[in-house]
Amino acid sequence: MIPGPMGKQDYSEKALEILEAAEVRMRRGGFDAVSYRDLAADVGIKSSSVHYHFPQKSELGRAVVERYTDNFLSFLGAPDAPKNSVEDRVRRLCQGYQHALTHDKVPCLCCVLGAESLDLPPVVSEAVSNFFVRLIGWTSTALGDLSGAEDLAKHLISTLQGTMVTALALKQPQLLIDAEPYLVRLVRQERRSP
Amino acid sequence: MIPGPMGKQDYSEKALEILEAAEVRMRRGGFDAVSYRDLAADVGIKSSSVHYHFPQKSELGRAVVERYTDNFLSFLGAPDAPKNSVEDRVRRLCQGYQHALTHDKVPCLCCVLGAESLDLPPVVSEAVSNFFVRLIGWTSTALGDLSGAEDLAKHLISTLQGTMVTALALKQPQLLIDAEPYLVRLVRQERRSP
DNA sequence: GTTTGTCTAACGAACGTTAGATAGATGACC
DNA sequence: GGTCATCTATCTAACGTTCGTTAGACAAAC
Repeated sequence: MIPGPMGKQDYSEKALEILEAAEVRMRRGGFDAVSYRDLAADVGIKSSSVHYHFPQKSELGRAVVERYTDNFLSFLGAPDAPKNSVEDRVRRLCQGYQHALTHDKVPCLCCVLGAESLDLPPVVSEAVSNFFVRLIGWTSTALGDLSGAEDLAKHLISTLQGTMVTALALKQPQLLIDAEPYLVRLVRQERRSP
Repeated sequence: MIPGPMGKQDYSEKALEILEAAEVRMRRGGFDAVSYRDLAADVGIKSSSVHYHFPQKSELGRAVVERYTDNFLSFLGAPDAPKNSVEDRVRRLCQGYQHALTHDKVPCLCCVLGAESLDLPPVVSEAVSNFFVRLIGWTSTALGDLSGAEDLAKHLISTLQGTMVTALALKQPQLLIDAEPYLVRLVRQERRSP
């Protein structure tokens, strides 16, 4: 069984509300910043009822990360759509990160969870790892025919992740905008001289 | 009063033990992953005795971050030592990050705390912000005469921060080694054509 | 005698989790 | 159509654990 968008479960409406609330809290403060009582208040039920939808917190965490991964990749679109140039795709990737911070007002989920990987329940840290694997896969494909595309993809993702942390800590969301030309230029010249 | 290495307090031996233990735990799992009871067990006293050295947890957090900042900058050395080239200094910066992950086996402190900035006690998030300000200052100076040195410094720091998160989540510490040539090359060409 | 550092003991709060009751909807069988 | 059983989703109530924090006693050092 291959995990991914195909494995998307059909959550009930209330379960989706819970996932959404949990994502916001998790992106703000990490895995331990989410409590069943807070989630219950967020969606208007009692904490024991939240356990009805997600019995274990670790499974709730995994569900949040997998849903986030699907949504993020869905936002990016196809990595090999012919109508888009390589530079279009890199810019789209940057937009994904910019959107997370400036629109949602909270950092990328896996930016937060990735940093505390060592302390997460294994099932959650595996989901986080899978986020990066899939995102690097998307980027690698988006870069097209290019030797060392995967290494470059890892570098691009890493840069965006870190820029988000710095932008957050310094309260300078502009940093994520400034990063775009650096990355576009890097990709451009890697394609010229591989 | 200007904060920084000059403000270094003279902690007792036991207080230093506590700071060290707290740093390791904080780097592994974030601010909330540190408990007074765990710290007490780490250094062989009771939790109430830890409160004798650091009455409030937020102040303990601030102390840990400030000590970490001083140590990190101390490791980097002078940013304008004439015997070192600009590229030497960039490599030294990369080594600082590599050392954190491969030697200490835990990520950079401010990589973890920066990601959860929104949920930290203000006194701690200010200390984290100050870490980045000082580190960017060091890097900016290290880059020497160069228009846009500060922007480039922010970009370098951000890249290293993010590479650490990705390296951690994917369990590929090699990523931090691979990042070095990217950064050295970027600096080299920015100095050629500013 | 004051200071320094540790201890025991306890406080109220928050945590994840569970058991069991309850109400409403759904569907099967006569 | 009416009855009964099951399923769904919530509730109240509570369990034991951990948390940061505090009060106050105690011993050694200065």
